Amino acid sequence: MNDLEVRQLRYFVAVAEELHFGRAAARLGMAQPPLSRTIRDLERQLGVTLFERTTRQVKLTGAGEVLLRDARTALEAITAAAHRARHAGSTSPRLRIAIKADIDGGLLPQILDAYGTDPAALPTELVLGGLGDQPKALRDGLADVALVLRPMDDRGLDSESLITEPVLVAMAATDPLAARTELRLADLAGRSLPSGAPADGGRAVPRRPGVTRPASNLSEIFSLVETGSIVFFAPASVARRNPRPGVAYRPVSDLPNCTLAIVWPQDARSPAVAAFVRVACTIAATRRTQAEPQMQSTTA
Amino acid sequence: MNDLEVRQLRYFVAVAEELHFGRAAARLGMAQPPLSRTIRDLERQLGVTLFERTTRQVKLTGAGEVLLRDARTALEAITAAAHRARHAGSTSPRLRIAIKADIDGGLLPQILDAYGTDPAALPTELVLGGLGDQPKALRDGLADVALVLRPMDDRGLDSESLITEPVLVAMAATDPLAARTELRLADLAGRSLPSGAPADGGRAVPRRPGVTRPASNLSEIFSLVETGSIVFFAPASVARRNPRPGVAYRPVSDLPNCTLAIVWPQDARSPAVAAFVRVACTIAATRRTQAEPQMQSTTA
DNA sequence: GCGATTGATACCCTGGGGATATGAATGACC
DNA sequence: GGTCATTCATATCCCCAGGGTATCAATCGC
Repeated sequence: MNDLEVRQLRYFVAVAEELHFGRAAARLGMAQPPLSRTIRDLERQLGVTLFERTTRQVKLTGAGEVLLRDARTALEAITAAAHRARHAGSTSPRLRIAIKADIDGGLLPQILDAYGTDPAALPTELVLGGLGDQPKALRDGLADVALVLRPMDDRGLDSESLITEPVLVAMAATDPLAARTELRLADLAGRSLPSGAPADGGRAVPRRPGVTRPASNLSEIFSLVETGSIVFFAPASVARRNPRPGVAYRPVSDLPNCTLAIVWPQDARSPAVAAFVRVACTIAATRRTQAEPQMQSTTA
Repeated sequence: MNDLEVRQLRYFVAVAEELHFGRAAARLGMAQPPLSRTIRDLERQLGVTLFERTTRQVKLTGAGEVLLRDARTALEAITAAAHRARHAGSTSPRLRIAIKADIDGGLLPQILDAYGTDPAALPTELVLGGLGDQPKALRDGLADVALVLRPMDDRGLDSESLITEPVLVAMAATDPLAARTELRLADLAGRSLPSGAPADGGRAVPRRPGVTRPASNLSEIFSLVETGSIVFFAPASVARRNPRPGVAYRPVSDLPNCTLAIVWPQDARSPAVAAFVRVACTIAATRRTQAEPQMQSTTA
């Protein structure tokens, strides 16, 4: 009945991911025997076998899969505890806002301005990138609030939708398809997508290796788009803010709209976070009411 | 940058709860000096002071409060991982349903019957009590799904409302207030509530010590109600199923309705859980449509 | 059947977590 | 204000658990 410890979970996750004791040990920077022993002890302790192992292959049992999932979230919770405590103890508390560059729909400047006047406000700090996984940055305690595109993995998080907009496809202006005014997903079947994490709202689009090195920022992606190497899905606001001569944006009729949402850890109690969320929702609401006539005049 | 370990968090939580190193050490079954040293090391490791301590008093700093909250959820996640893995490895997998006795609104038998016929169903097992905190039982991995009254602490959990019903107050038939047909909360100001965890849907009602020993089950509570020692709030279905000569149920006009909800861990992926939720929602829906005419005929 | 690969076992050794003894600071009380 | 009790911190020792090296054993490819 002794409880699990972080070391055991870390080791278990490593083995579960590598499915190979030697490689897992290498990744952990240790020798293989103590790793094997730790896993064995873990299994004894839980009274459960986690891996079916022969000398030639290692694979997870059902219980192992359950533990893998839970172990990951538990480890996230632990690292989040450390990060948040560290941050809370720092002499200059700040509100850390995680965004993926350029997906904020142009809302962020207004939000920041308005937030600055709020009595509960803290100085803000933008957390860029964060491995492209803002929800994880929140779960790991590296940020206090995030702007992300739905759908996303919202386990442990609360969120509020801000604005919804259509998704356009960006393609080379010279692409034959660019001659058409409207496309369907099927038309794009042959085109490759960025091999990095694309700013497409996390939508699960079939992806195939088109470029060797993952492109991580919009400029890289756009240069690939211009050369016709790839196509790329972007929310309308991103398209509007990135007009480029060689790039054509076209609506895709059967692609659902994407939604920009503000997200924060479910158990956040900080008034600074609450104030930021409130401000963001207000700004988005005014934007929405303004946007409708604008949209019409733009499309007209 | 070494990561936190469970031992450190356990110790920290103990000290944070006791606000006294000696007592915390006793609770942990260890001597005080190593505890002090562990906390000191933890603070060094995080680069944050967690307690303001003099020889006469210990109190949490801001960072300490942040860590306390996060540490609790992290520890819950760890114990949940252990429990779920143990359960998943057991030879007879079961769906563990956490309920507080008698608050299921009479739905449970039907749900269990219908669930039994579902192809994805597992044998079921009722987890009673669970310290009266079903959400915690879910978070700790002691149950797979729960029936609880809203509002409740839903951090990390998903839920679906089943039925909503009014809350009645149960009082001694001899109570002068029982002569009235309808009451307001203010009328009950002088009455005491059960000192145990009351089945009032977790509503934060002011409570004062009326009885020495906490009453944990309905029969105990009802005998106290009959003697006029306490009053007690119960959903209408509980009242309907517990008619007792010495007890009068009266509506309370300014008490909001309570909602029975089905709850499960947010990251549950088990088809058995999904099937149970689906079945429960269906049963509740049919009950709702049946109930409305019934309710009218009952009140008429 | 032989060698290569890979997980398990045997054994040693060091560091860290725990205990005891003691110091130091604060508040209570006369 | 001096004394005592309380309580957290420091000093020191000890032991075991976690890690390393060497080796075995089993499986697969040829």
